[in-house]
Order: sequence, then structure tokens, then C-alpha cells
Amino acid sequence: MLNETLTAAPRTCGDCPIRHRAVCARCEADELEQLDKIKYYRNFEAGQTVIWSGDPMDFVGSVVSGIATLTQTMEDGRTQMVGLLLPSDFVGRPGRGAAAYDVVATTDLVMCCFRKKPFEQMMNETPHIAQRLLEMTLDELDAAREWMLVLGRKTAREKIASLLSIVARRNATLHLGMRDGPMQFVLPLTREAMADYLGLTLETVSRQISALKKDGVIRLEGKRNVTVPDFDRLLAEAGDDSDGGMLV
Amino acid sequence: MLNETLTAAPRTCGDCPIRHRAVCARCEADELEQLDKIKYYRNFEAGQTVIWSGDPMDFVGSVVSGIATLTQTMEDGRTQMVGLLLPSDFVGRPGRGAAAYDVVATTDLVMCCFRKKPFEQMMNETPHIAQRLLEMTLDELDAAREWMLVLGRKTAREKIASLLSIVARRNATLHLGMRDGPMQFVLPLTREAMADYLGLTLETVSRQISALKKDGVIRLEGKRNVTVPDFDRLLAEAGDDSDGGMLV
DNA sequence: CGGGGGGTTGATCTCCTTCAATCAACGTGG
DNA sequence: CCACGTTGATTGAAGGAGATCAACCCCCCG
Repeated sequence: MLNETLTAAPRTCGDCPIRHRAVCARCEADELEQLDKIKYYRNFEAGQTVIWSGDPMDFVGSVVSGIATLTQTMEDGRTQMVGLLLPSDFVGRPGRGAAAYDVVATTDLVMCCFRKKPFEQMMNETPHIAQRLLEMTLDELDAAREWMLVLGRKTAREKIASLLSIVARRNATLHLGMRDGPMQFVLPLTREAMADYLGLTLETVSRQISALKKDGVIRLEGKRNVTVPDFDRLLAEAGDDSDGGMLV
Repeated sequence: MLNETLTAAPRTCGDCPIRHRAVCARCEADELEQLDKIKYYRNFEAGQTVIWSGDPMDFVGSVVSGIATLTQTMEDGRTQMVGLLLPSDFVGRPGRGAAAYDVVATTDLVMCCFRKKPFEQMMNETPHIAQRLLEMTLDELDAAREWMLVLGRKTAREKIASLLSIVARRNATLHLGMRDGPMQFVLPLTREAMADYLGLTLETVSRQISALKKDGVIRLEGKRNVTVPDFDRLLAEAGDDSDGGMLV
């Protein structure tokens, strides 16, 4: 359960835990070699800002381990998370000079960065990268649209249940396709981060989590360790149909 | 002002009003010829459903003229719009067998459809299509994220102002880059569609539009014709900084 | 003339926010 | 070792923005 994230950069692409899921997933050996020449690792501590919105970006890259958030902020300080970056997720937009969002490390973070200019050039030459990036972007677009339903139409309780089910599902697929029985996982977000994700206040998040606990939908050990005794029940609370809207 | 949309399909790709902005934008003459063999036009009347979520999709395509909406619906009937499809926008996801969303024609609609299988094959062979689709998908993702801020953190009044400013801006860029002076445009959506877009009820939409009118932010002729005397004022009401968060 | 779709407006209710107090865990320095 | 501050979280009380329920209008069309 622990140690699902490395804390150090892998030595070579062969060692890389995200080798088969990141933007480089489809690359051949020679293409990896090319990428290797323009890549470098960067480490961030929990809480550190990776990029400020509006700053010039001279790199793009992948999350190797740890979790980061993508957020937008209004002048008066209201903030909305618009992306949750997990290992293998891609950061940055080829062709864009400045960052559009704040990127903040939620946990300790390792990123595999590519210098932007040469990466863009490689994209034009080797279709494997562009193909994979298209696939990943389409997936993100689907996730964003799913989230628009959550933000626009779901109640606070449903929002929390939706977030929990998403984290739970991701955890299950990560850890060798859910053995049935109660699922357990660690919430990677503070109450405030959850509120920013769901368009709520942190007080409401806290209240609804307590309510779900009281109603037996989830169990808690400490603040972060969640157990879901009945996943279908959680999905029902999220307002999803029980097959979970699988799109594949 | 009128007749910005054709009501009939173009005869050839050369005539096509979206030739330089759609998924085929980067194609060479020979590639267009190839596309021509797998394409066909379809017409829909206002209100008609183009695709039902969950239905098998044997085509993908572009909006040639008219407007369509992408919506998600929960079992109890709550619906959230997750995309507004304007001329040149792409419909469908290569690689996916079934539709993930309802697509409904808001106005009379002409679509340029490609049979899915051969289109997917062309995508693998000609990078121009995949490149353009990636670009378009990244733009859509940015739009979706902008919308997540609107849905999650803005007030009803700000939501309406945001929607109006988006429609206004699109109209301005379409019609030869805003001559300054009051902008005018036609709202392409009913109050109910706006509500579905913004995560509100149609009553709230109506009230807030009335309020913006009373406060002089907009003027109305009939229900649909909007005049914006001071665009910066509208942006301020939307909670955007006056440069409009340009990302380029 | 009747009917229906789209829109506006009013009254009431409710869910979530706001403001505020309290708590537990943790680290730090005297 | 204990007082103190900090950070994340919980809980309570009060208020408000928007939902809900409902009446009504306008206009087009059969």
C-alpha cells in the first residue's frame, strides 16, 4: 500500500514506472534515446509551486511520482481546481509559450521534463508521440466533461461521493484490478483541496464527509484513510448509475 | 448579421466555409480527395437529436453550419451541457465505439460526416489530420477548464455575464475583428439551454438577464438580440480581468 | 379560437456559505 | 517539559443566493 510512489527519479527509461502510460508510451527504443537527450528530472516538495499561471514555460513533461494540481484563480482569490495530475499525466501544452494554470505539488513530486523547443520538433517528426498525446488529451477532455456535470448539477453530498468514487476507482485499477471486498485508499487531498476541486467550501466538505461516515457509506481512520464497504452504494450516493458510466 | 450560416451543404471542399478551421484544415489537395471518398453530408432540423449517448457511432464529423449541443443527463433528469458545437467543431472520438454524450441540434444543422473506420485509418497514415485534431482537442480542453471555473466558483450573475462575453467574443472574431463601438449579436440558445450550460435553473437565467439589462450592462431587442455598449463592463461583471484571460 | 412553447415574475423554501469557536496533532523555542 | 503558535479539521449558528412551485404573458401556428 505504501511506497506506491518513488521518491527519486528512475535511472533510465527502462526503470521508469510510467514508461508504458505516459506520453512516451508508444515510443520505440530509438525514439526513447532521442527523448533521453532532451529530458531531465526535477523534484518538488509538497506544497511547492511548479509553475505560476502566466509564466513563460520552456518545458513540458510528465508526472513520474507524486500528485500535483492544476488550478485557476480569480482576482478576488476564489480558486477552482481544473485538473488533478497523477503519475503519467502530462503537463504543459506544446505550442503555447506561457502557462495557463498554476501547477502545485500536493505531495512530493518527481517530474520528467522535456525542453519545449526540441520536444515540439520531435512531435512533428515522430507520430508516436503526437498519437499518444492526442489519446491522453481526449481522455482528459472526457474527465473534464464528467467534472462539469459534477460541478454544475450535483449536490454537495453527491460531489463528495463522486470524488471518493473517482479516487477509489483509480486506486483499484492501479492496484491489480479490484479484488472485491472493502476497498481502502488514502485521500491525497486536504479538505481545502477537495473544496477547490468540487466548487464547495472546506466546511461543507467536512460536514458531508462526516455525514457519509455517519450513514455508513464510508469509514475513516484518521482524516485520510478511507474504507468503502460497498462501492455500489457509494456510486449510488454519487448519483451515478451502478456501472459507473464506463466509456472505455 | 443574418445568413451567417449556410442552410445547404457545400458542393466541394473548396466551397466549404469551414475548410481552413476544421479537422481537415491542414490537409493537402490529395488528402482532401481521400477524405472526399469517405465523407457525406447530413442535415438536421432544429431540435433534432443527432446522436444519443450510448448509441453506437459509425461516423465522426464536423459541424458545417448551425449549432449543436453536447449534454450529459443523470437518471433523474438533471442535465448539464458539456460542449457547445459551432461551425468547424469536431464531433465524435476516434477509437471509441459508442457516443458518450447526447448531441442535439439547436438550430438547423449541416454536418460533414466521415465513416469512422476509414477515417481512423487515414488518421494513422496522414499526420496532418491527427495534428489538427490534437490542436482542436487542446483548445476544447482549455475551454472546458475555463468553464469549470464558471460552474464551480462564479455567481449566477457572473455566469450569465461569462456566457454573454463568450458569445460576444466569438461573434466579434468571426465578423472581422471587432470594430469598436457597441457589439451586437444573437443569442443562439434558449433560456433553458443557457441554464443547462451554466448549471442554473431557467428562472434564475431569466432573472439575471433582466438584472443585467436593468443595470445597463446589456440591452435587449426581443429575447434574443443583445447589444453590449461597454464590453469591458461586461467582462468585469463576469469576474474576468479586462484582458479576458487571453491564452493565445 | 385554443393550445403550446418560450419567457417573465412572484413567494417561499432550502441547501450551502459565511462567520466563528473549538479541537487535535505537531513543531519550536524558552 | 510545557507554553505557544500553526495547520488542518470539525462543529455550530445565522444568513443569503439560488431552487422550487406557481401564476401569468406573449407570440406564433394549426
